[in-house]
Amino acid sequence: MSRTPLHPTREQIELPMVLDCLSDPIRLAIVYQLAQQERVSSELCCGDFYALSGKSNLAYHFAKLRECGVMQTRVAGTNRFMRLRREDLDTRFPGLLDAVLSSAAKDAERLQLLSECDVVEAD
Amino acid sequence: MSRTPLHPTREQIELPMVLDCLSDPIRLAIVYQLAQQERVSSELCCGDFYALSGKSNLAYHFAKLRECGVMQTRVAGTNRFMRLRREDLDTRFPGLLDAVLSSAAKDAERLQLLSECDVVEAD
DNA sequence: CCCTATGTTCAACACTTATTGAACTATCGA
DNA sequence: TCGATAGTTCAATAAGTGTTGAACATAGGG
Repeated sequence: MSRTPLHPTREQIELPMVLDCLSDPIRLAIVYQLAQQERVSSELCCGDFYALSGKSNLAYHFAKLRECGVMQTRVAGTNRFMRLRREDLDTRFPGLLDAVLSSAAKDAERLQLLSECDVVEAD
Repeated sequence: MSRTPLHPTREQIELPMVLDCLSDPIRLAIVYQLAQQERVSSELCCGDFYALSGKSNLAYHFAKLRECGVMQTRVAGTNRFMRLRREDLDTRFPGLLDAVLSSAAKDAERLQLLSECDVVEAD
């Protein structure tokens, strides 16, 4: 447990690793859900993803997403709050994340992404 | 050998499979090289990629790129001419290919992509 | 017709990956 | 302090991946 997990610096983020991260259906769903949460500027914690898989499997995917620089984890008490590293990704790979997210949105059903109905809409 | 290999239809192209394809450094280099060739509207054949890996390994990656709908192979005599399925990809996943290609171009050295010096520039 | 060039297919291998459940750690609240 | 909650870590497993070399298929040129 303990201290804040390791994250790569912006410059250390590699394109193939990011693409590989996003190519897994569960991780793509996690990223998609984080992206929707971005709009209401709050973070999500592990438990918000139980619909996708079991705890330990999620921890495995979270670790991968962190190591590849796709998301960031902030430890707060017994929770881990996660958010996309959008600014870093957009700087490093302009347009990539948005293209992936909008492509995923188009295929939301086929990809079995949780739709926006469980996300609180802002205004 | 024989008849034209199978390719998925446009609608059968899946986002995770495409991302997975592009996440392998050799396949990314192949796609990058095909994209540069696009500009001079000619095709490339297997032998043009020997710098990346051996024959049989390339055939493996070509098969994957074909199965995932990223590129198309046209049989002509003893050669196989290949090109990106840009129109299909752009329709299915708008902006994705370009974002990947320009991100790759930014990191060309790090990714060990062959630079444009071996590609004929069209003015 | 034979020889060569082009590219695929196959079997084998070492390696990585995703998934599971059980054990563990740490924090919070009663 | 005790118990519940949140999440990680570990070991085991099953399946997939990339790489290699050898064998194969096909077409073209002498």
